[in-house]
Amino acid sequence: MTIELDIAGALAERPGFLIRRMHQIHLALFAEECAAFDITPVQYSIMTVADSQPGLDQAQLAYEVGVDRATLANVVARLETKGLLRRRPSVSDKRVKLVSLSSRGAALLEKMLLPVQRAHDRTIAALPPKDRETFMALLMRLVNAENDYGRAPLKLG
Amino acid sequence: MTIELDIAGALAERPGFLIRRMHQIHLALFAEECAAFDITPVQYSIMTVADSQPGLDQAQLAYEVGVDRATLANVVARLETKGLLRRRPSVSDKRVKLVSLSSRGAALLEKMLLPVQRAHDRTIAALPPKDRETFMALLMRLVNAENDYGRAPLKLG
DNA sequence: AATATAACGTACGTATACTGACGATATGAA
DNA sequence: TTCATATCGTCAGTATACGTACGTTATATT
Repeated sequence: MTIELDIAGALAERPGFLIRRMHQIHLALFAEECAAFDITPVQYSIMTVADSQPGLDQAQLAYEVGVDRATLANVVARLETKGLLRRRPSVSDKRVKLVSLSSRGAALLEKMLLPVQRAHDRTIAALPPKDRETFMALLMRLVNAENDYGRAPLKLG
Repeated sequence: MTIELDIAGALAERPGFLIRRMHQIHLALFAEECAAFDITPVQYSIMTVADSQPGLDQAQLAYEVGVDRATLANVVARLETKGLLRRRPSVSDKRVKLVSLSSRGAALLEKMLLPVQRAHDRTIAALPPKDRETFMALLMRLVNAENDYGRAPLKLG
């Protein structure tokens, strides 16, 4: 007689599957809270970094936000078209473009503060407060430990 | 004197940001482990469900995998082109196409079993075993609680 | 039986996300 | 100074991911 082993595990018990679903859930919550602004989480993240660290070039900005250069250039171009960001060439290095937030971008950032906060809160709201802290601590630990994965290689080899 | 409050929190302390990074990390680990097969996590998930529940239509399959109908149709079309899946029209309902795994698909699924397992294991490997269980339990709880978000509405309104 | 409603698959548009390649520019070592 | 190497921004290609809309087909209501 044979015992049927579920070696791979059910879909809903795999870390990767659950993380993808969580990502989708957060995107939906963010979209719901920020529907009035037509801004995505990544766009908001870029604007945040452009605000706190004005004048970064695109590669540095990509590293801070955690996307590759090509993706960042796409998103930044969209935000520039909307008048929320500005790009200007560097004088000391003709390769780079320095990114900074426009006044319209800064104003939008302020208006979005609370909705964004709500989206993040709702993402983990189903857990009791104590478990939320635990979850966030573990999440930070994981991301910090494997931070080099899933990001465009900054150094070519 | 003023105390500067970091109201929104640093990027790396927001659930949504960390979840997006975790997703990227898992995608990278999966790609690394499964480089020989040219299959993505979502493609693998679809093949898994097509294997365990053969003959589902695309909408049901989309629900099981956790993507919307349009996305699923895209991925399934690619897998069909590769000869890993088959679609056949239903006789009882002319609207639907029933999806099932081909023998080549089943064989590939077997070959990928261990690499996929490794990718999932590595995704949470940075945590000590006890914390892994905690993390997975909290993750499952969150996804189950908000499972209706981030998925194409199955019922039109 | 006629009609409204709903579900299926699909197409289009948009956004993230990454790889690989490219020309332009900077910087290191010979 | 020359030359190899590295980095910057960009482009092309591919893959998820979703909203919306559409025609086709089922089902429920009247």
